[in-house]
Amino acid sequence: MGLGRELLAGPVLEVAPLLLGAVLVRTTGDGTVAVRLTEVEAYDGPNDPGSHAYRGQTARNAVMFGPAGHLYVYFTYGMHFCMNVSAGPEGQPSAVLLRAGEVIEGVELARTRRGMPSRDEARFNSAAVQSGVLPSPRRNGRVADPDRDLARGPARLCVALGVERDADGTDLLAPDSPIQLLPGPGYDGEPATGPRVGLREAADRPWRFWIPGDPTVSPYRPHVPKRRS
DNA sequence: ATTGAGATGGCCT
DNA sequence: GGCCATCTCAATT
Repeated sequence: MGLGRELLAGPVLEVAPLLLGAVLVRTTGDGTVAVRLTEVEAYDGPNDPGSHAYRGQTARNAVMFGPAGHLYVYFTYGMHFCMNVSAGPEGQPSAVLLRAGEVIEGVELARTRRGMPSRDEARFNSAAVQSGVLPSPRRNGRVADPDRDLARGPARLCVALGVERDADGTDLLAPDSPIQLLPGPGYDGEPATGPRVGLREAADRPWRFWIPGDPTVSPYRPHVPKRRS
């Protein structure tokens, strides 16, 4: 069972939906944070103009060319990290971008990393809301879940898990690895699919997969060309 | 809820 | 030099 190397070495369009409901566990000196994955995207190397590996191997994308089940971390927009799980057989570059998830362990540490107020402070705020000192945050008429955004979006996911450049290449299947990919609860239903977020190239391919209705799934955003003044 | 601007580093042509 | 697999905040419907 589970997410073995051989399974991950399959076609990336088959691997990507298998990661929905899987769990990524990251342990550092500060503690452990675990995330249940709810949204991913497939990137199919040489067949995919949207893939970092489309134009061949470079120092940055080298992990995608290696064996499956390793973490490909890249830096983008001058300030964000994003992470992928390498897929497909060695020598055939493909990867699954991890876009969002639900923090199921280590919420307090994740909140700290994301610059959110501590739980104690949040509790104080809740008291203030109940006493009428602060307005109640609402979304569609329901009280907002303050932890929903902790790992909602690829850069937030990296922050919540403490994943930066030095995690690039980590083997997610090694028993002693500081970042583990575990089967978790999985997802039995039919995943929702749609175009990938923010891509200029190959914007029509429906290679984004998510758990329908899950509140931690990030909103879709089409590519917007930059304009100069 | 949706939109737009700004911040910012590094990769690739 | 151009282009990002983004996020947050503010202004507006």
